Amino acid sequence: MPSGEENVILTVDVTLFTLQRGALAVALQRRDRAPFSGRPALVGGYVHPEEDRDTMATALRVLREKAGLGKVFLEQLMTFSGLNRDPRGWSASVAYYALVPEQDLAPLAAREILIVPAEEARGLPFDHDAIVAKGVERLRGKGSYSSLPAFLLPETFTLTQLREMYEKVMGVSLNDSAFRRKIEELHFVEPVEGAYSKVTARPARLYRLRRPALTEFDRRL
Amino acid sequence: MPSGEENVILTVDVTLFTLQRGALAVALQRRDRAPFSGRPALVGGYVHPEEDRDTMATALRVLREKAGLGKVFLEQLMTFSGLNRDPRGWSASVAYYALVPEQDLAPLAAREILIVPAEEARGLPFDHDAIVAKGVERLRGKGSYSSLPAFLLPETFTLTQLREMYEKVMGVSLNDSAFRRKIEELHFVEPVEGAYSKVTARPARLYRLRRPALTEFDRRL
DNA sequence: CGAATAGTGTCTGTGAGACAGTATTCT
DNA sequence: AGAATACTGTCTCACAGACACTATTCG
Repeated sequence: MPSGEENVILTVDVTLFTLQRGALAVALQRRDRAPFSGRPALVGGYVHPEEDRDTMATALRVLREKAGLGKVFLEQLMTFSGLNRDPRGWSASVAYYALVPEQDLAPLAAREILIVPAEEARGLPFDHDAIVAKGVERLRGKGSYSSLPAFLLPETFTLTQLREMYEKVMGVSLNDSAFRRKIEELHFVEPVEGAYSKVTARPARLYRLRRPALTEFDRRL
Repeated sequence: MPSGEENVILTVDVTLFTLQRGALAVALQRRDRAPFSGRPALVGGYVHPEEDRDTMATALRVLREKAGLGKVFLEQLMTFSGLNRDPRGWSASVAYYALVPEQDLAPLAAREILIVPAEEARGLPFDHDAIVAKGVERLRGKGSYSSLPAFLLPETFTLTQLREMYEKVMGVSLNDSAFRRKIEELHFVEPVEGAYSKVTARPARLYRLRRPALTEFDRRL
C-alpha cells in the first residue's frame, strides 16, 4: 500500500469573469475564515466527495452556494498544487473559470463579492494571482478561435456587441465588415426572427448562439 | 472546519506519446497491483506530498521510477475526478502528457511497457480511455500552432522530418515549399552550422529548436 | 546518366483589411 | 435635414497552395 496520500487538501477555485464598465473583470469574495480571513480571494471551496459527483460539480455547487449563480459557462482551467500555495499544507486546487454576462450579476450584490478589473486583481492570497493570470491567458487565447466571448453577452446580442466583446476579450480591434463576413461564414450564431435591438440610432438585428455549448473554429476570427 | 475532504485519492497519470512505425503511439504499462492488476494502463502513481514539490514533480518522479525516463517534454493536460473512475473510491487524477522521441525509448524495454498506436489504446482501466482521447485532442489542436511536434523528434532534424512530424501529429498533409517558408518566418528552429543528415539521396541541412521550451505561434502552420 | 531527395522561384486564388457608400431610425 | 449607427459592396494586398524548376548526392 502506498504511504503518502493522506492529508492532501483538495479544493476548487473559480475565476469568475464578467465585464464591468466595458472591461474584463473578475469576482473576488472576502474570505470568511482562516487562512487569509477577510481578504478578497477567488470563489472556492473544499471538494465534498460524498456530495460532489466530480470537481465540476464542486465548482457548480460553490458558485451556487457562495455566489447564488445557476447556469453559467464553466470550464476547467488547470490544477495548481504544492506545499507552499496554502499555509495549511500540501494542497491541490482544481481551477475553473466561469463566464457571466454583466446582466446576471444581481445575486452577487448580497454576498460580499467585489468585481474588479482583471488587471487590478493582484496581491491575492494563496496562488490566486497565478490562477487569474492563467485564466486571462486562456480567455485571450481561446477567445480568438472560439465562441467563448459570446458567453459574456446576454442571450441575444447585436453583431456590434459581439464584435466589441471579441475586441475586449482579445485586446485588439477588429474590422467591422470583415468580422461580419466571418461571422456569416462560421455561422455559429443565427439571427432571431424579427428581433431588433432598439438602443442605437438604427435598430440592429439580434442574434443568438446556434449551440448552447462552446464552438471552436478552424481559423481565427 | 469542513467535513468532507478526507479519503480523497490523489494521483497523477501520464500519457506518454511517441512515434512508432510512423504513427502516433502511447506507452501503456502493465499494472503490478490492484485494482486492475495485470492490465495495461497509463503510467501513473500516487502523489507523495512529503516528497513531491507539486504534481508536476509527481509526474517526473513517476516517469523516472516507472519508465526510467529523465528529460522529456511534459505538460499538464487536465484533472479527471469523481466517484466512479476508481473502484477504491472518490479520486482525482491530474493528467499530464509527455512527448518522447522514438530514439529515447530504450529504457522502457526492461519495464513491461508496451507501445501501442494511439487509436488502439482502448478498453483501458479507470477513465484512461478518456485521458488518452483528451491527450490526442490536445496534441492535434496545439500541434497546429506551436512547436509541440518537434519534441517528438531527436535534437537535430531535417525540415522534411519536421514537416512529416507535423503531418502525423495533425493528421493532414502539408505543402512542402509553403512549410519551409513558414518555418523560415517563424524562426523557432535554426540550422546547425555545417551539420547534414546523410540518410537520403541528397544530404539535408540539420535544424534544432532555438528554445528548449514550447513556442506558440500567432498563426497556424 | 538516371533516380531520389533537398531546396527555390513563381503563378494564382482566396481571404482579410480598408474604406466608401447605402440604409434606417431618431431628434 | 442631420446625426448616428447598421449594414453592404468593392478594391487591394498579402499569404498560402500548387507546381515547376534547380541542386546535390549516390549508384
